[in-house]
Amino acid sequence: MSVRKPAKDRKLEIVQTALTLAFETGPERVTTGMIAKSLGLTQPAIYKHFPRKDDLWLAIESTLRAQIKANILAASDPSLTPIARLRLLVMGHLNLVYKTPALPEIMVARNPRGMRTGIQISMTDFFNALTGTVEEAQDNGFFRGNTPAKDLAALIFGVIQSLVLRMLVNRDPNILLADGERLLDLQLSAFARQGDE
Amino acid sequence: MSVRKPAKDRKLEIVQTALTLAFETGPERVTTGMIAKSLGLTQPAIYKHFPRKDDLWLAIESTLRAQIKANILAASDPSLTPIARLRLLVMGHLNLVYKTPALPEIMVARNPRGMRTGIQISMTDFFNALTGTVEEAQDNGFFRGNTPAKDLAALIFGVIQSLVLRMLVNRDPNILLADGERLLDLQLSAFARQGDE
DNA sequence: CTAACAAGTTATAGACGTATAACTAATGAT
DNA sequence: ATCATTAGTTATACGTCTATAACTTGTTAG
Repeated sequence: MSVRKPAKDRKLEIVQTALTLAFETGPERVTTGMIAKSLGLTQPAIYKHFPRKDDLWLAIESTLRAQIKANILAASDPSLTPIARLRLLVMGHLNLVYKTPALPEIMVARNPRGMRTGIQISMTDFFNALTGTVEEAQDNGFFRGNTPAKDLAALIFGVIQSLVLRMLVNRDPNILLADGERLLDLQLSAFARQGDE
Repeated sequence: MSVRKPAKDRKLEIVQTALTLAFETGPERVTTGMIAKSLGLTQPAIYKHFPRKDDLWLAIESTLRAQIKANILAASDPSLTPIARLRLLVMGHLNLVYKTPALPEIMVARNPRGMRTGIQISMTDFFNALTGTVEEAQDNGFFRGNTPAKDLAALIFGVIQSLVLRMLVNRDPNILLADGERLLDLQLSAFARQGDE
């Protein structure tokens, strides 16, 4: 028998391992056997902590949703300028994906019965926060033109998605942070009032 | 027994059905049984046309790669302005995703052994074509500033990815065409030399 | 110290998916 | 008209994954 650990710790380990494997092989391919093996346990051991595999995915989901929510909250500090909050929102999310590169794939994954996952709801929340913050920035006269806030938000969101796809293709989360800030600044300055570069 | 068809037609049907199912339930979840059922056939019938399931995915892959390539080619017509070609490239790709909404998920999917699919290579080609066309547009003085072409291409690519994610979340390919042109114009005008709005 | 509980084990049932073998009937070439 | 080929069938083997049952041993409360 391997090292015995308290359920609380082990549950966290299982979630973490599942996330790591999800990035490596794709969320759908992660089996209870793989997780167990990574942890030096036998496959049924997982079921001591999550009675059904779906429960594990629910735990993962709520972990990720909490992090997305925390990022939105951190970027809603009213003492900051709208632009500073926009930056926090985007960079915070990129950091989240950097730490949990399986997130994008889990987001678009279907649960065992092919249904939409709750993470998609959190992403809608994120997008709404982005749109709201863009609106405030517009009210503060930061952006030129009178582009709909939703469209501007969509383009800023595109900065994230562009990087995420590149990350998924070359399997390297580092580009998220390396290029993220530069591209975000570029996108923001393109719409900034005074901004010529 | 159901209607008997020539292999050539049936193969196309199988590929098409697999693509439809891939969008509905996710590429990984598509089974030979599901495809057969959709076509009113029995499961082993699929194997008369594709000796292994992997062969079916290879066929799908080469179909999609051909379409991506065709779009790149269509947008390389030297008689057009760089900006017109940029538009063709982006809108052509959005049209492709509109017609085959399973494409984005297939693109980031792993094949049975967890390897990178050839579609990702085609997407790199697409990105390179985008970057090259942006460079030409810069040489023609269309864009202001001296932003690296790759960064500009990344932001334009973001327009696509932003829409694709929204499509994946609300399962509605219509937004690709409905919002695509507007967002692309917005993005291009934000970097256009004279452009204020 | 001991009993109850918790975290692990081995063994295995059952569902599902890929793939093959052996058979059957429609189609097309001679 | 005949016959080989081809597109389909039924039946089934095999592998993999989820899940459960029954047993074992480490941990902790009293």
